Amino acid sequence: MLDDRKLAVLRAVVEDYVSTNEPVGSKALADRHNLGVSPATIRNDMAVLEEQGYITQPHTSAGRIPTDKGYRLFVDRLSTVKPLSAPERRAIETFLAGAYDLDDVVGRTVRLLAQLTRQVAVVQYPSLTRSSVRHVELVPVAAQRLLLVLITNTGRVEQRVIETHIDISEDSIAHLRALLNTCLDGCWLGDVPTAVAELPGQVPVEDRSVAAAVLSVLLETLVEKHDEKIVFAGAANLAPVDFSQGLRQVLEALEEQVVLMRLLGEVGDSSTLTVRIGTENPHEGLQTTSVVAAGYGVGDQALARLGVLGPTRMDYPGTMGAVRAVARYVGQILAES
Amino acid sequence: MLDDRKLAVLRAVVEDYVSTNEPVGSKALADRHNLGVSPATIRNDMAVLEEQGYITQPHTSAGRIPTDKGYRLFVDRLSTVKPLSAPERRAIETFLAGAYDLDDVVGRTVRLLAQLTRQVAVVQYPSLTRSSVRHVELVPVAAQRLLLVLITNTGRVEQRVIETHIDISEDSIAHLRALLNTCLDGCWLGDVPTAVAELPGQVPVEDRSVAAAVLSVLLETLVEKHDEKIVFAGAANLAPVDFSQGLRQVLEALEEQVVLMRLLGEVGDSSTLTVRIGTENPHEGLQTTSVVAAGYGVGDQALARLGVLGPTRMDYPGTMGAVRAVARYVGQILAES
DNA sequence: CTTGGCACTCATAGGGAGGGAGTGCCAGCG
DNA sequence: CGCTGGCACTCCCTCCCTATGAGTGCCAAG
Repeated sequence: MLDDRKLAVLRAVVEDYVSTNEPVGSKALADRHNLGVSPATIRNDMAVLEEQGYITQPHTSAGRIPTDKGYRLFVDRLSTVKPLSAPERRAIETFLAGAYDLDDVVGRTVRLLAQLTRQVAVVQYPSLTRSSVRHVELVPVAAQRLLLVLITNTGRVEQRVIETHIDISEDSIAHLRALLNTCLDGCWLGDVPTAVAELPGQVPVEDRSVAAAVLSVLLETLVEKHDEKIVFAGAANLAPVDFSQGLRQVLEALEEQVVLMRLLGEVGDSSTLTVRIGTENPHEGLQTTSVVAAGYGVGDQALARLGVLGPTRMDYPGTMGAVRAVARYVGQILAES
Repeated sequence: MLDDRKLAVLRAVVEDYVSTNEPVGSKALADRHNLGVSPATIRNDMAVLEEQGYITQPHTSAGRIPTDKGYRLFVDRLSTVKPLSAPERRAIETFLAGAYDLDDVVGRTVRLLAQLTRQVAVVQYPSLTRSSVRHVELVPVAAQRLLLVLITNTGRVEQRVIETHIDISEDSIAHLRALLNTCLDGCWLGDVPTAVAELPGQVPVEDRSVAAAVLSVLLETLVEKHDEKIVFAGAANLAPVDFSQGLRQVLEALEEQVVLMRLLGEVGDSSTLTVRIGTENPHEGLQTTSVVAAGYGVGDQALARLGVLGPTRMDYPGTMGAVRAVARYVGQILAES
């Protein structure tokens, strides 16, 4: 159905169009890629490719540009992920190594990825539910106020103020703190609700109201933070691109956490690279953009996802290489900290 | 030099140009504003205004548009801050009241401001150095690791991991924690360095290396976080505007923390509204934009700044009203929490 | 199956011509 | 002395037209 030469033609069309941003004609192809055949032959092949929906022409007398289906075939079968150069890898490593807390890691990552790919980078904070408890702390901050601090194995720290409504002794707090830690240490965050179910029974009667308040805030925190935080960078890279759908829609989408979530895909998704091209994209305003995403995490455990958003006309092999590399390095950094 | 009618003409030019985005001519002015004089008279006034540099014409046979100097005069003498409507005020209040931690307050504020003004909103996190210590906590998280948590009166929580390199007993930690809190409670963050200077002397000899590590991390945190975090929202509102300098430069500027800092101005600046118009702006890429900013804080104490960035052709009275109102409400929210 | 030739299509750029908005100037009037 | 109406002038903008040229599809020959 599509012989090798036709595939080669498609690859050439994609590559040329990506690099020039102009419809590519048969003559240009024959000149720049030594396909060993004449423009006329290429024209015939292109006619077939167009008939099958892999390429299209913007106007009757223009060259061809790939369709979403064409890009899809290119990504699946005609290209290989392009590894980063050694200097690039070193740059990533040193840049990320300087980070000193989770915010900083994420912030550096997203800026790095934007700069590497010259597109918009999107990074999701490591999921709370997929982390485990490293430590829980209870701190009295005022007469009837406690601060609950929750530290996860990914370095994430959540804190919330608790109104106890009654005075509470240092000893009670210490006891409660000890209970919480023995009960929750190393506990999967998703399992916290069941783990603490037994806890109130082990608390002296006079402290039970406080314990209840603490637990309710703790559970609340887990639920609230379930909608994961996502940040992006590199919006300026969108400016030179001409989106037929309008820049505005893309910028709007970027500021919607929910949209970004869906964009990156589920954390459970294949931890390797995911590419979503044009109309494959769930969001309406982003049907002329593509997303290259990957999961990252500590070891094999995917904690969250990160990726890049750009025009469908993007350098897929290069972008995929950058995303994959950055995802790996972030995983390493998180594992170390 | 400029009589009342000429000022009225300038005001009318600014208002019409802001609302229509088209150069405004003498006839249109005479029609829409009842100035009580004929177009010919207005033409004479406009000629004077142009000579003095308050307005200019893009082409010979076009209407006039205000210059930066014209906007400046408008803002300083010809307009009054437009208060928000009651529904708007209520909306702000309820929207901000739902916030449950500092991140959330800032996040909501910036989105709110962007939506109210239909422009780009910029909010600086409450300054660390201008806050005071509410509580310091030391938590053992592993064999030779402590977590330092610093809580400020503005609800900001900073945490850092400390490598002690030697084992340390619970008692020592408790002692150190108590020392830190008595020494620093309510202490102005800027004064922390001097306040802790005496501290090592009060620590048992065997704990001094740990104490030193803790203090160095504490001071480091204060220094590092001195470059305040700034967030923005509403970039999508830039899309429909045509910046002569190019959208790209504006977007780039928005992603540079340092630029945003300078944009908002020094926290010490007048806590009331600051307006910077066009070329008054320090940053090169933003010479066709204006910034309306204000300080906000708890009580009279300005903690940080927030503001709005838009084209010089913006609705100054409305924007100023929105910025002022939001700044006040955020101050209230922070004071309560 | 490939190739060169050829007619055809159509987007794009360049060049006037006409219309119109707005101005500056001037003479007259209160 | 300031305001007003009239009038000529200046350009910008739009529309239309044409020329150009890239690229295609088709066809007949190798």
